[in-house]
Amino acid sequence: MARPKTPLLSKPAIRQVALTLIDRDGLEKLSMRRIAQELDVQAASLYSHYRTKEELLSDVANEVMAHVDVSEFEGGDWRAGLIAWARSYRAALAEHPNLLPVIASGPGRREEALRRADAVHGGLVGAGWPPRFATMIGASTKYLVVGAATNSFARGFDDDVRVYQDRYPNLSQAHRLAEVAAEIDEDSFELALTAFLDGLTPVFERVRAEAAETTQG
Amino acid sequence: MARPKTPLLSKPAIRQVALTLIDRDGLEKLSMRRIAQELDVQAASLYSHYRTKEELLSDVANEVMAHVDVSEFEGGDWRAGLIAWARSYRAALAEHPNLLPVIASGPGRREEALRRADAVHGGLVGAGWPPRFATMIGASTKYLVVGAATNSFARGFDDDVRVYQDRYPNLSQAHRLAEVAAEIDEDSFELALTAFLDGLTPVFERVRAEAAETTQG
DNA sequence: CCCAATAACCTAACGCTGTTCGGTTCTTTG
DNA sequence: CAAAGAACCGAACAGCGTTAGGTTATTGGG
Repeated sequence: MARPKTPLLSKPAIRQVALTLIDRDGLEKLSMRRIAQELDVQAASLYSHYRTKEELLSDVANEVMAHVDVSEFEGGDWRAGLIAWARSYRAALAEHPNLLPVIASGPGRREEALRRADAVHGGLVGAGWPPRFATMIGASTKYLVVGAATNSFARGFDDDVRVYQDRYPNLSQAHRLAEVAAEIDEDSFELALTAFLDGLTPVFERVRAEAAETTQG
Repeated sequence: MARPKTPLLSKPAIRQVALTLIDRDGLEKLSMRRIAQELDVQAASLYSHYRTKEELLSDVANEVMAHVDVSEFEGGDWRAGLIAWARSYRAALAEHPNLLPVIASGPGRREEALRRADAVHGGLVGAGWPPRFATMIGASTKYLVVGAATNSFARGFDDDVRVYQDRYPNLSQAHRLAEVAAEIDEDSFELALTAFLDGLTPVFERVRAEAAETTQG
């Protein structure tokens, strides 16, 4: 076969198959040849649409990250903004856990990632945080989300059985382990996020007071 | 050559070369053939000592993690224990940033990882936290450390230039960017850790009060 | 309207990877 | 002193990402 009458491939189609295979079989099993096979095509043909595998994965990651919500900052409530951002961020990672290494290893399409970072930063500054605190708080929140996702989704559940023993000392049915683990991960994340934000509140008042003092003095 | 009079290889020697190459050239460039070459040996010979590359990497990761300090919990001060643990954990990751994906993707040798997890958990319980809170706090702290390491070390510095602009608006020398980024990462991590622990303090008091009430009522 | 350029597929191959096989020689054990 | 096993070797396997060069269908310009 040479050039077909109607194209067999397209960037979105390739992305979709790639993501499906990643979700189903894991990132390690993904290869250009397997993607091609799924599309009834030869591996080399994919390179008419994506220059490298890395570029493809980066695009896939970016597509997943598009669901992250930074709109809540618009209300001026930095706490609500951070919570909505962190939860939607975590949810996006949870939906495609096998993709996590790709997402964690750098922003895919620079533009949109930076646009989101700007929204977070701008929201925090708009709510009254000094710019350098906005930077640190944005980074810190990301730490929590990515760290939580890494520990929760990136490895098998049956690893840390003993860690769950204290909470469910009589847990014997192995088939319930996954949901228990998920519940603990969820609770841990929420505890961490809440404690972090609670710890931030007095800092906010202090820096605001300092800023006011500097302005009038 | 067949079997040499004195062995050319040993597990520690292989580990050491592997770690050196990872530090120098990155995880992606590491191959069994390259390790072998560095040891003046054929790749197949490595398999007399390590059954798979994965097993080798797991061992290397475990060796690095051995420097993490959980001894500070012994004093009964959960805050001091967590801080020492988190900082030494982060320092271990910072010393071998290229190894991070290996460490993040699951405990290497199960035994020692679990021993450390137990020390943290036991320290928290010993200081007065209910077991299920100990589990969540241990997990949360790990989130922070791993998340911070992932964002800080796992990618190039020149990525997020714009994020640093607010802090150093006149920063023009590109060669200073690395140290500036490192400083911001450090500060963000410390802010996150402090805020998290501060937010935890009232929780501790509340939980303790509830426990006392339950005991006497 | 046709011709050139380009796009989208193909087959074949390159150099790399982790790993296995079977062979050889040295050391250790009984 | 023989048998067992350990530690190396060379060669090979299947699979990987990617490239080169070929073929055909579509498209844009004179």
